[in-house]
Amino acid sequence: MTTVLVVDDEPQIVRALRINLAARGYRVLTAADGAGALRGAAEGHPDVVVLDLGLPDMDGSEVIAGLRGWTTVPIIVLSARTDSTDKVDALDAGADDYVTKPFGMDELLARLRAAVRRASVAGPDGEAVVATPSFTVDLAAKKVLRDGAEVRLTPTEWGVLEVLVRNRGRLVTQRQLLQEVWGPAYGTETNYLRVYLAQLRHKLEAEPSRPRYLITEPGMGYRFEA
Amino acid sequence: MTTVLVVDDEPQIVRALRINLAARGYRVLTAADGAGALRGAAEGHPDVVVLDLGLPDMDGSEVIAGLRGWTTVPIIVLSARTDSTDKVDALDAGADDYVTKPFGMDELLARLRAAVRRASVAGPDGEAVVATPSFTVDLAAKKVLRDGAEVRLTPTEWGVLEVLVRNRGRLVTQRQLLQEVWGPAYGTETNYLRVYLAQLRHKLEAEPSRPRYLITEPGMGYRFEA
DNA sequence: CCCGATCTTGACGACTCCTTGATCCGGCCG
DNA sequence: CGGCCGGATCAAGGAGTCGTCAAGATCGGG
Repeated sequence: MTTVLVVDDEPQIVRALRINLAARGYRVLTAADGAGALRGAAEGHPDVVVLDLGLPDMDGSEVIAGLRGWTTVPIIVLSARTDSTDKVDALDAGADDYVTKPFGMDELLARLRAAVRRASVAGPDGEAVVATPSFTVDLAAKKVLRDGAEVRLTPTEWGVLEVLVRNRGRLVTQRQLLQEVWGPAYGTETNYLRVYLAQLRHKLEAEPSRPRYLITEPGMGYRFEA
Repeated sequence: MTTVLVVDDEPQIVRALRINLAARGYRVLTAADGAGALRGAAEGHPDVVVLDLGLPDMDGSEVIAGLRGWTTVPIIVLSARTDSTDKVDALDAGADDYVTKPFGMDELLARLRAAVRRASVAGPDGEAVVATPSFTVDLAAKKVLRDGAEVRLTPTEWGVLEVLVRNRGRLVTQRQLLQEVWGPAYGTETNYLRVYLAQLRHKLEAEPSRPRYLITEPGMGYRFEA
């Protein structure tokens, strides 16, 4: 779930944002001043910060600087000041976007989505590593490690393993596996699966003939058990 | 040097941007329509795109979609439309920011700096220099050192190496490599990759026929191992 | 207009990978 | 007890991919 930290000293703005964000499935944290913003960011690990510049205790750029000292979380600045120099200062201080009040909720939400999307694409947020006591699978790097050493997989081997790992814990039918790896025209060539599951077990399992992770469900399909 | 692609069909806007950007040390490319924008992005490898939505030949969101199909370069939309739904559409289509005309040059430049900063910081590390026992790659300076001496790379060689180094440790598919270096129209010309990887290995690897850093993953792609 | 640098294209052997068939194993049911 | 079925294992042929070399094509600068 995406977490948003809303920082504003006007209760009605906080309230409106909280309602709109919560209704769209975001987790919402709030703070009413700069000190609370820094504390909330440190403790709540938000995915994006919506920051009003007119806070009672600190200057807006101070808050931005305080955040930027240790995090690259996207910051969307809200401000009543339409002056160009204010925008420039905030953006150069490290803000990601600047929206002037009064603002349209639709637009703010769209800018928020854009900021979150950007951060998730760029950052290592898609930390897609699945580990077992015997080996680890890194879905993003397309790498498999066993005893610290890299295991070489052929494209088809990787395709089979990837589908199973993405559906870890669940049963994957033979048909589904064939269609996702070999294409929609396949569905009955179960002998392919036997060959490739055997190869994967040889490369990954401690006892290939007694698999602990790449399990056969007779007559149904296969399952990756973590 | 940072490269900006400016897309607008109004010559005076293009001119104003070109002057202001060039004066601040940016390299400026221009295009007057959507087709030119896609071509310019593929050939010029800009670090950021400034895109007017009211182009004569294509809808704005089409241009955004055309870019987003193969690149994550930041896109700043310029538009005369102040309507909220336009902003939402553009941002959700994949734009990074939305500025309404008439705009302040200071503000646009600040937003541009913010977009570029984000993209470069959000990179795999933020570390612009990647070193191996055999050679050193400086992504910011676009230079490669080996035994203290600079290695001369052709533009295409550098393009390939840059993509691999930016994704160090991760596997880069041949399709991704082709599209990022040669443009979105390419994707199957794997012979190019064979030639350029061989050239890079000759220039950088101690034993070109036994690469330690520029690794081939048969059937899948290539990987830079640090 | 020529020249050098760079990019594209083609061809070849070496190697890897996919597919396929044969064989073996274990459980199930008649 | 014996046949049968789905799965596991093994080996080998052919298709496809990769590394390499070299020759054309293209481009930009002098």
